[in-house]
Amino acid sequence: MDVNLNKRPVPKMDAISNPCAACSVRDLSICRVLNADELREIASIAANLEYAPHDPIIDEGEAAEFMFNVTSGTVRLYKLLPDGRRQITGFLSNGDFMGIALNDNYTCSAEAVDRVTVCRFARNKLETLLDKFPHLEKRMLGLASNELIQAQDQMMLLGRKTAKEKIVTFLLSLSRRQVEIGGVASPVALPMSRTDIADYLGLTTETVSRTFSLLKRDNAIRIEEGGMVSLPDLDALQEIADGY
Amino acid sequence: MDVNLNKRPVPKMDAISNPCAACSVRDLSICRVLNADELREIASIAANLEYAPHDPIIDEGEAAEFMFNVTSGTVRLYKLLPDGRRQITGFLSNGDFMGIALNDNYTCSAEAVDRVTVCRFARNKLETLLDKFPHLEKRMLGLASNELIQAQDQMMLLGRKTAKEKIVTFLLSLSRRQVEIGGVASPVALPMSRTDIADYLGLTTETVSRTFSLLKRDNAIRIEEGGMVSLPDLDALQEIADGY
DNA sequence: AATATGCATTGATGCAGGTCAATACTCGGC
DNA sequence: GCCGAGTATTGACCTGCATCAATGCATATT
Repeated sequence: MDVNLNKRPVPKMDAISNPCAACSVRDLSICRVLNADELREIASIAANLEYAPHDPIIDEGEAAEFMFNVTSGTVRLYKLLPDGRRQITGFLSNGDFMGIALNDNYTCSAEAVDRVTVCRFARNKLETLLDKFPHLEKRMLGLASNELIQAQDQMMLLGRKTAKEKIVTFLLSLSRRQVEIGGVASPVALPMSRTDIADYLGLTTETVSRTFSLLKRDNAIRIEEGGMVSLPDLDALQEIADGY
Repeated sequence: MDVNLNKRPVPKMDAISNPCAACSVRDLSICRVLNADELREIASIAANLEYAPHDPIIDEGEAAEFMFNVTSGTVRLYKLLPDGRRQITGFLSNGDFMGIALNDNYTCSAEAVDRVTVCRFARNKLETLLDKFPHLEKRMLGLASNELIQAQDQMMLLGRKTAKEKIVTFLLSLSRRQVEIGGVASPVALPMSRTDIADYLGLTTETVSRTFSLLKRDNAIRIEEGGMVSLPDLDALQEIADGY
């Protein structure tokens, strides 16, 4: 028990009786559309879990028993070929929902990139809630639609963009995501390794590294301390990303 | 008026009072989950349209006013870069729904590959029906989930597979699709051009052509008349597709 | 039959990005 | 401050696919 308890601000009653109402990523997540009563109900089926860097979260092929909301940290979703080639299909962070794209089994594996916290739901219980709250199902469909749009963009990137265009597109998408979750457009944090970036963009670590060096040399990006990357001219970068 | 009307078989009452009930792709489409009354209702907001080969169906960026069910033929969905590079994000056929992945505007263009017929819905009217029929919304979410799974596979293909693996994966997916819509696994029809295939797989026409020739030489595929491609050993092809 | 038009195939050559290998960071542990 | 392990960078070289350029082969037109 924390001896300093009485020095901290008293939590609102809400945070005890209705933990989801106090959730810091609620407005980013599927839960945005739920009212106080509904939040209490979803809280009753949610478990808060934590993963250390590199911990596996789900394995492709396993029975898809759970769905997740990422509440902090970064998760990588990926698929493997038998010989070990890896394609990362997405990075998830604050408020992202994991588990729309599944049938009976998971179709991707997921691992923690850094320290990750999630909100885990038994799938059958969450699906019961979806039936009960049509607006939650509608919200889910909206998320699925957004994910499909992103997937189409990623296909364009993988199939038709050059290494330079891929890296710049990636940095800009991180930047936009940071803004979405209430942060700044620049500098952007890069929690994932060069290998992760390579496997996301269909490149090798070496090419990722060389392309970063090239962009640094041209002053298109600047590496700050802590590995943050600052993007001095977003419009110029956007032109590169679009292949002009 | 057709003077031979009385020589033709008398249509069932259903086909007149409830055209959607007689739809040949109903069980493949979102409409599978609708009962007779609901089919009548969706019929009242549907328009049947036809497109000639190469006709544009929707343009990326336009206000997303309509959604579509493909009832026959093949549609290509694609995105362009400013310099003309094209990525085909999918081919749609019998029973496929077009319009899950959109926000206010279309995020992809669509064109008829061959002669195409569609069932067109005004988006706002279809969305009203979604609110009214929760099972239809659920069905839509299921379709979105399947599309996301396919998109992940396509990312693996584009980012990590070789030209040969890409072509074989593509042929197998066409084969599986043919089975899904009630046809045979082999031979498969290829309504789209080499250029379309190239832009779908992140290759050039020349590489597609060379790879077909290679597969022919190795007796992994055989070209039949009418451009059908027969796949004599599906298991062997699957191993190639998976990169063994 | 002769010609045109559009797509597919094949060949010769080039290069972006991959591969292999060495070196340089970075950061935690002591 | 020093060491070790993991990660990133850089260099030298190679290759799979792209590019550029003919040629072949249908179907349509006259």
